[in-house]
Amino acid sequence: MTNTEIATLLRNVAAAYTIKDERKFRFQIIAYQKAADAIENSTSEVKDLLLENKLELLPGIGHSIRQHLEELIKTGKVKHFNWVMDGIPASVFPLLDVPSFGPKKAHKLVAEFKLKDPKNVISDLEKIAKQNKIASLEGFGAKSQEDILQAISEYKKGRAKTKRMVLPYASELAQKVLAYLKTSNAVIQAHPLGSLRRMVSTVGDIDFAVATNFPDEVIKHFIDYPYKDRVIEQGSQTASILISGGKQIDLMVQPPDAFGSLLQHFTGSKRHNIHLREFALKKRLSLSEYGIKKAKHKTIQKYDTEEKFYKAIGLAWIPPEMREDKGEIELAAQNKLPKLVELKDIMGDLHIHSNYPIEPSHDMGKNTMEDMLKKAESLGYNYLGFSEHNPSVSKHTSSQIYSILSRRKDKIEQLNESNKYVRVINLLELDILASGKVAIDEKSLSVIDAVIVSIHSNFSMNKEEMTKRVLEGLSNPKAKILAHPTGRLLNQRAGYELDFDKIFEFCIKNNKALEINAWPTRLDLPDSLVFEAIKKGVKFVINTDSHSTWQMDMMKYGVSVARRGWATKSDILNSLPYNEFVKWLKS
DNA sequence: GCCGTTTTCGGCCCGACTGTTTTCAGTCG
Repeated sequence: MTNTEIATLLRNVAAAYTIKDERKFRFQIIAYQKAADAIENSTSEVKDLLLENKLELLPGIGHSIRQHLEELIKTGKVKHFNWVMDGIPASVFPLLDVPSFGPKKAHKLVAEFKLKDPKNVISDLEKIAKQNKIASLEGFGAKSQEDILQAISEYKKGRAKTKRMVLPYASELAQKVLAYLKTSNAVIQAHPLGSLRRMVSTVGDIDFAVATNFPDEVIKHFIDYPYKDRVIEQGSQTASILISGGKQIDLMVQPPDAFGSLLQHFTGSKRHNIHLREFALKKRLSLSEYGIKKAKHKTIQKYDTEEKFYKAIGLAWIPPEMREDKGEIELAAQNKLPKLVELKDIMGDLHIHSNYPIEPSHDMGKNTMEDMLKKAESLGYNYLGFSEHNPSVSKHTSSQIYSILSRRKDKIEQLNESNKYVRVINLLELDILASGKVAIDEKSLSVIDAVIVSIHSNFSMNKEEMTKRVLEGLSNPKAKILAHPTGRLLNQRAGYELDFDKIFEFCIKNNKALEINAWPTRLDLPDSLVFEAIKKGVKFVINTDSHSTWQMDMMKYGVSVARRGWATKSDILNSLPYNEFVKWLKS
């Protein structure tokens, strides 16, 4: 069973508890949801964690749930879960994926109309709604029947599972909406928040906070957005619209003197906020988007900035990328937050594909080396590493490869003589073949300063084989960086499986670095693994993998991954000055 | 059911919005 499947199962147990007796099982419900979150966010498979006796290290997994999961892995079922779910038709659970359907509503409809087929329950319910049978039900009415049809129709179009947006796409969309929002005079300040502000690798909804003294006017302006499909809801503080493509935009407003608490609230994450509020409660403080209430006092203290809001709880301001409830609140309380790496710390980009005729087996760059260098200069870099793919092995003899790379070496030396500002480094992106061998021989490698190794073929090997393959490739003395370590492509394919404990250990021992590939559909190594690696002391290089000059601007997305992994400047090797970087490269 | 720099027992975030109600239940973030 995959982690996703286990998380779904735990959420279904929580739903079953909710149906049985929400009040009585209130805390079990929260516990199971929290456990589901933990497993979904885990970088290791439950099966492996059980074997290593580490499952209870996940936050929210204690003795009971660990035992249940052990039973699940061993026997494929859990007696206790069956007991909780006893009497609840299986057809309740698929309905939970439909927007606006929770456990109570799903169960009531399934029970009332005896919907027994989990596979067709959604279409069956749609038919019943169309036959006008729901409106007369107690607790329902004509409007809710209509809403159910709307929700099912949008679900079928894919709203619920619409692919999350990659960051630049979400960013661009947010900028369009932001520009529109600002056309209202009532808007004093407006910011995109939520997962976009935290720079999560993919974004679902887009959230906005607006500071205004005229909330009604701002809400009205927002729901009049010309590209909206429909208004989901609209109140005095918040509103939500759906725009074409099934994307949801949420808005919250506050007066300027309470804008700080709104920024904090709407940036999230949900888990960070819950933990923050629990932390504050111990100090007899109650937090909300309105501000802070002291125990026994009815008045709310307002905060116009986030810094003041966090300070009032006794905390240092926490960078949005860290707000994922991974221990940042405790560190902020001790004023021990790490100073995260910043874009301006980056001194060079080492994964650059020019159009130099290297005759590779994979894609070439579109611009000349000179163009790429000019771009590097404009970005203020001190060095740039060319790392085109190795010459195709099937189309060349090894002596042909040697002469191609020798000519390229001469070219790079010329560039270094003619270019004053940016030092050029002679690298290569080198395939690790299925056997673990690298694609070109030692003689050809002798004309290269160092190589970035990566996997571009035979993705379907199992975890053990793939780990062995990568470690063997990385063992080559010239290999210093492992590029896009998981091979994932967001919204397209999962990465191959690797034993990252082993990879991390190997890198530390042998002075190798992992890449954070900044290309927005890669963002690879993923932030959760960067977090684990940084804790252990693995070093990183942040690269754009650019095939055109404009792509070199994507560096900021790689930096955001590093920041989400709590990397400081000293964890990132390409923040080093040229001499020190090259010293590492050749070590 | 989980958890601990006030606790191994006694807590567990906080509020908005909608539809169906006549004070609230359900869902969402």
